[in-house]
Amino acid sequence: MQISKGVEWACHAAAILMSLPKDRALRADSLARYYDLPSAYMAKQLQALSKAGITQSTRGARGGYRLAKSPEDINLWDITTAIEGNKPVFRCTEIRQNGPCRFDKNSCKKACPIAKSFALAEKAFRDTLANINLIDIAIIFAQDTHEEDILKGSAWIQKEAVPL
Amino acid sequence: MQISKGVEWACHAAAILMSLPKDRALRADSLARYYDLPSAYMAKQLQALSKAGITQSTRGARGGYRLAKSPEDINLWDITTAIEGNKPVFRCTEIRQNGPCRFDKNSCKKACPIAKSFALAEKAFRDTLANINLIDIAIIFAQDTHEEDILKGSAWIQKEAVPL
DNA sequence: AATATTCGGATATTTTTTATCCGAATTAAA
DNA sequence: TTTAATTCGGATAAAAAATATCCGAATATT
Repeated sequence: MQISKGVEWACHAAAILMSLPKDRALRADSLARYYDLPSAYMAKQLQALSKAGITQSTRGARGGYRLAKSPEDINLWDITTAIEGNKPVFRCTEIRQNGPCRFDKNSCKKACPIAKSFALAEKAFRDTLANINLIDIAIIFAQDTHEEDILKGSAWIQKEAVPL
Repeated sequence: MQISKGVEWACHAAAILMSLPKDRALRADSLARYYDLPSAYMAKQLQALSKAGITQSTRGARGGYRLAKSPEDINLWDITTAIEGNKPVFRCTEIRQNGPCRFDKNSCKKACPIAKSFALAEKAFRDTLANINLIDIAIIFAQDTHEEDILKGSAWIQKEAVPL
């Protein structure tokens, strides 16, 4: 039961894009180099973000990525599902309907209590992530990070940023 | 991000063991046949439950499994970790420490805000499951299931049960 | 001694995750 | 109009994890 690395990368990429001026974009390659990540695979995650409407991409020369909406409207659950899809974590295979004591169809109208319980847990997980947006991340980040590190980061982003 | 099938099977197996009289056990093979599941793989899950102290096994002729503690002291998180271990779902690979803007060690003393957020979500997930025990499952099951199906199930279990 | 059963490790198969590559589409600039 | 730069989408490959089976050792009963 592991979340794919792509989700971690996508969250960081979205966080990086926050400190990008409104009229600029960052190439997929720049975003990969920022944390020294495999560029081809990072590119795939960014494409998924665009498909989900989280980033907005410009193709061609001087193309790149930027956030498609304001950071407070992008939460961590959005990013997670953009990368992972949103299949349920617990897959109920309805084994109740097999074996010598299998239920008749009428008894299976209600969801299995075990599946129900996991669905509840998943909702708690989902709601927690849905309540944390990029601004929240930025605030914690600003509190926890030395100012020199913050400045170094945004300077690098400025340098790499592509004017539209 | 999927929970393995073994967790589903283990939860059902534990639920089945609830309706077993105190002085009886059920063989791994019986538990597998109850829902028509691959017997060798089900056996693995049961071994994991024993290792975690959820079931108690007796080896040898007339051996089998039964619950090691009372059902209200066995919750769904116990069963989940017995099968899956409890590695965190979100693996923070500390990519902050790589690339041209990598943090110096001092800035990394605090956990990454993204990792923190996922840890919070995982806690919500965990706490939900930890609050649901086998008795809760039995109650919902009893409410949702036709009495004839319940009786059919416990009769089969009686028949298969091994006297200690 | 014979039989029945769990335990633990080894191994095989399938699925998912991780990663790369390339051609097509698109855009800006020369 | 051509060239260069870039994202997009699909194909493919490699690595890791989940799923599944098997077998010998340990253990208990008859």
